[in-house]
Amino acid sequence: MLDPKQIRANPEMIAQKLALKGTGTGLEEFLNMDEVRRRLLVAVEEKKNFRNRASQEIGRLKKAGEEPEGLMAQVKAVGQEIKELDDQLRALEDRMKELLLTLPNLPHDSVPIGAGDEDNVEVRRWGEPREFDFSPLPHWELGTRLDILDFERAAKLSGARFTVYKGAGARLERALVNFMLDLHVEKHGYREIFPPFMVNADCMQGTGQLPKFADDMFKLEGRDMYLVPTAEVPLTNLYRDEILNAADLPLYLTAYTACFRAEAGSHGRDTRGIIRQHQFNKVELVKITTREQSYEELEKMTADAEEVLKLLGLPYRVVALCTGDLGFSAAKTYDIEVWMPYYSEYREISSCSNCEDFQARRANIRYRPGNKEKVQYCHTLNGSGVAVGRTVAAILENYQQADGSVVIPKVLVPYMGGLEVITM
RNA sequence: GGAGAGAUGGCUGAGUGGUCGAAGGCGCUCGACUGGAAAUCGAGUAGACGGGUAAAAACCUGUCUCGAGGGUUCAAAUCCCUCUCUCUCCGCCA
Repeated sequence: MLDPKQIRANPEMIAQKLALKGTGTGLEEFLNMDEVRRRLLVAVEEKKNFRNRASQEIGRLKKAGEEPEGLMAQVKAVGQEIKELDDQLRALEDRMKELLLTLPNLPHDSVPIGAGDEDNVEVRRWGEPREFDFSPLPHWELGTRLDILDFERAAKLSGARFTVYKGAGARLERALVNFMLDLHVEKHGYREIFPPFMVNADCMQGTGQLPKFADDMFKLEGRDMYLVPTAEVPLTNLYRDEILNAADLPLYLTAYTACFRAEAGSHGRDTRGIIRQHQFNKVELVKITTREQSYEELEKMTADAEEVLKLLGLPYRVVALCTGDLGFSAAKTYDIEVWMPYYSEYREISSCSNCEDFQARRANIRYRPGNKEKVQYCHTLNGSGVAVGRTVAAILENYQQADGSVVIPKVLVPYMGGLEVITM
């Protein structure tokens, strides 16, 4: 959520930045309503002031044994007027809030300007894509042949965009989760959290999924509950409506969760394989920081995610998303894209964002910079560290051999119970 | 699912209709004491939204907030209704 005071103070600047993100604004409407709101507020507060004073006066008079009937009738009448004005105000404030909740975050000044993903800027590359002396197969082909991925039976159970992992495939998924969590906990200093996979609508609004992106999520029928689309939601909302101690910041949190996405708009893209699923696993990184440290922490978080791929020996590049490609809540985002030999291109495997105070404002997450100092909104960051299913796909494609077997990356072998190659 | 109890500031905990944004304690800040510290003593210490007001800060001032929403009343933390959550007991269950 943007700061209403900021919108009022420099609407042109905000409109400009929103335009960079490719969204229409509705700012004029907001400003008009804000104007009316302040007028109403002054009027109703005056009446309330009268009522408060008169009520006290009545109390005094009654104690003195008088019956101030005239004054009581007067206050009662004012009470009616107050009720009407309050109703008007509430309706107006509801509409303003609704509007505010649909405005995306502003891009940070360091974000490259552009319209879509073709304008993203490559920041760095790591690793050399392997030269194959045979035609590399797609991961779904490899997985099916090795009988570790089963798409047909998944369709029988759940329909399209689900996968059954079997044998070494299931083990590989679990190994990756453990490997990633161990790395972030033991080496990068994150605290491991195991959150609920279902959360309420307040959480979804707090991190920005609601109200705009309700169609992308699975909602439980007849309940105010959603399946988490990412662990970012429960992790960030852990501290909703709290005032944190500055000394405790930054908080580093990591969690494995399954992630559930309806993604109504994505039909036709990545229909084969495990790149785009209704259910997938992810190890997520979340940081809650002060306003001063958030950009430094974004760089560190991105490096933490990159290290997963380095240790797995998977070539990748880091891309700075341009203004037009930024997500709703993000002020700045780095995508990490892993090399996929069959596609012969880099594909997103992690996305690390600084949301600044956008989510903190929605979720009301604050901190006290020092005793005596006023509370401030925290900055929140989130990043995949990293998407597990896509990592499986990347390992299958990058580590495949001419006979269709797949070598297990060295760091994973202990997690695979000593298994070094997946063969038929 | 059934029965009961509860939800108050950063934390704890009093408050059953009026001068209560809220006693006491803890914590924290400042001051005194001290060579310094501890202990002790004194003072201070919620948030949001407006107005004065202008870029901000400081200051003054108003309104709202005692789980959420509604109601009664001149006046609600306090009385009534609905909901949410927590705890205890019973049932069921991995």
